[in-house]
Amino acid sequence: METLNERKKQILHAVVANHIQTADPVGSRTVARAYRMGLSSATIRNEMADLEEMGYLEQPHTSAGRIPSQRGYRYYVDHLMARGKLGDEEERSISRSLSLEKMREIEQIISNAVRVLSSVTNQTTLIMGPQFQKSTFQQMRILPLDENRGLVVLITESGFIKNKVIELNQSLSPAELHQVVTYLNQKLFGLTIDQVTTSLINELKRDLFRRLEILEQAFILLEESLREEQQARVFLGGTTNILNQPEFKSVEKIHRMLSLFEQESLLFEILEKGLSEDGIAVKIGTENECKDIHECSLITAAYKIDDRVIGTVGVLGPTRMDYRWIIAVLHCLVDQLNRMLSSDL
Amino acid sequence: METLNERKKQILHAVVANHIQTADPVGSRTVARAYRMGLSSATIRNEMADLEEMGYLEQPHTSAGRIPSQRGYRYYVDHLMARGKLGDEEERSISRSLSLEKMREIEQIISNAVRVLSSVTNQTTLIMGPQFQKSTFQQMRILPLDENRGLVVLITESGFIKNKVIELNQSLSPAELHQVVTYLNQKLFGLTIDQVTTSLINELKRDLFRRLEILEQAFILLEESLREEQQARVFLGGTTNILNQPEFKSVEKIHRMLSLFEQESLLFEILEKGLSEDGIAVKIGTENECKDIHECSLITAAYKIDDRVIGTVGVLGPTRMDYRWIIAVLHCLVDQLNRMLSSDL
DNA sequence: GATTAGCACTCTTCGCCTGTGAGTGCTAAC
DNA sequence: GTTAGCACTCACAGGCGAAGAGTGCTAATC
Repeated sequence: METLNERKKQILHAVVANHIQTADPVGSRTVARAYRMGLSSATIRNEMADLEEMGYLEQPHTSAGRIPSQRGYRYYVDHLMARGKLGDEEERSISRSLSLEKMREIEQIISNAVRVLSSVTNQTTLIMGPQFQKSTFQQMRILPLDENRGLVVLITESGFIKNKVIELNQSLSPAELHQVVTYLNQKLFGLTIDQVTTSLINELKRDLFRRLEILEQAFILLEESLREEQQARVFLGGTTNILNQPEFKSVEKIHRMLSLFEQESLLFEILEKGLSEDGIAVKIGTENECKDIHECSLITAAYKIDDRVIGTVGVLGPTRMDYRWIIAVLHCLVDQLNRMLSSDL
Repeated sequence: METLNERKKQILHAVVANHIQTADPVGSRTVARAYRMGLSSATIRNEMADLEEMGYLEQPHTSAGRIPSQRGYRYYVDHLMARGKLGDEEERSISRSLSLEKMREIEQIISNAVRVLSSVTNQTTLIMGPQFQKSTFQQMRILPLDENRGLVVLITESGFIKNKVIELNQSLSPAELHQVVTYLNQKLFGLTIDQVTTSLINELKRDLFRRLEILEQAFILLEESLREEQQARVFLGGTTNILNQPEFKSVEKIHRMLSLFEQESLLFEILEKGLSEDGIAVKIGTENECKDIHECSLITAAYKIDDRVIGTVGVLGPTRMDYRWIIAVLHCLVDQLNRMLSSDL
């Protein structure tokens, strides 16, 4: 990628900024006027022709202005964009909407966050719910409900609670049950759920068989509790916001997007990419692997509980989106989220 | 409402049936052809003019065919429509998709049902999740987690389980805690959650204060557990299906509908109406109280656990919808649902 | 050599018009 | 009571032209 001279940078910046605001192709005249840099439109025109040749801009049709290409946006995000700053009111509004929910369950915090984020950004937002798998086992309990049913409760350090009603083998006495549970708690404590693999379970099983020989059921339940919810829920907000974007005015496009939104597993895959990277990631257009969002950009940020990344929050919009602003909002939100989740328990 | 003679009934029926299929206004010629009853189009034309005057049909514009009015649909549903019957394959496909999920949690059954229903009917479907409030209290447990936190578990007869982490007053000894819980279980057993009102709680509180005087916390948690989730979740499926309906081809209409879908509380209100009536209810156009769906019809059916109505399932579509068919599908689905929910636990 | 003014050219968008086809309402005949 | 026939209405699609925005190119200017 050849480097751009200062003037080209300025012009590219101007085109991107203007197009983000207006959604229209921006002409040389507009650039010359609005960002007066002592040049005539003709000069700008020449520069813009250069930029187009280099692949940073493109023309919808011959006699229209230019719009940034995907590459143009990428350059903007990487080199041109200043770091955005949130207004005080906005920051306060975010933290207010979240902290109202202070004492609630983790799921409620998340689903609230997704709502706040979508209403602030006016985009579609998605949050990958906390990854049960990533958090560490704390304890497991079995509550007998009646003669042949019991409630398994699985608790992780970060406060997740999973429960499940299971059939209890009636040949299992309460004392035996208690013994098994105690043993399991000892063995599993401190492992992440990911680490509780089937092979580990089998190992434990062998181990226990030597002492108690009627535990098949108890293990089945453990395996089941773990297998279940392999994949976290995805929370989705502001789906209708894309309808406000002029780039989605056609019914088929809307249809394609909304169909995507109905497929939780796809959304999960999309967000999962952001799990690995700490900090904020920007995927523009075809940089996204999922081809349904090749006309969109996705900005994701990871959030944590106690320095352990457990989920991602993302904003999805047209490639023409206000990267600067949205990144700032995401920063703010994730900060708050991290604080809340860590302090809350 | 004056009664229609046989011929008018036939014609109205023909118009409704044809329009449901094609979505186009249907002309006299079409009726004469397709439903040959030995009459010419001119005669049909006269009859249709009559029907229009009586308010059963209407004309989009002067030189178009007729479409059924809301009143026309109502008459069709009440008097003309034969009872639909599902094909074997369809019935089997529904029961297959549901029974795969046999052993899962109740929420999963429901969310699966909503998916099946929307894919079979090609409409938007919504299910009011099981009403926690309507089911009867079975037992309550408190699991101490560590020094100052505990897990409250609330179990109802129909198998709902709610849990919540609470702060435990450290001045409460395990023995005392156990005593309180036992007492509460005794008192609350067999009541529906609805019946556990604040006043009842206060009464119990007074009662207990005489014996143990440090229970404030324990009660707060009980109240909280109950207050929470005042309103059941609404499960939504096939939201994109309305995009296939020609009556929703304009972006604003889509927008309005989708915005509605994002407001769970509104959906809840809409569905709640169907809770009272056993069996299947059809609301056409403005018969719906919610004005956002004045252009739609809603067919709802109640589902039960052990003969107690606990939720509603609904199909929402344009007023031009295949009432006959959808009612048949709903019948089938609700039957299955009832069976599953009752046998499952 | 870089910049600018000027101008012809291109392409979209919008409104207008017109022809076409479907379907009606009415009248008169059966 | 029913039907045939005909004039009339209206939505819809395609074609046309004017307006407007913006470009590319060339020649003049700094």
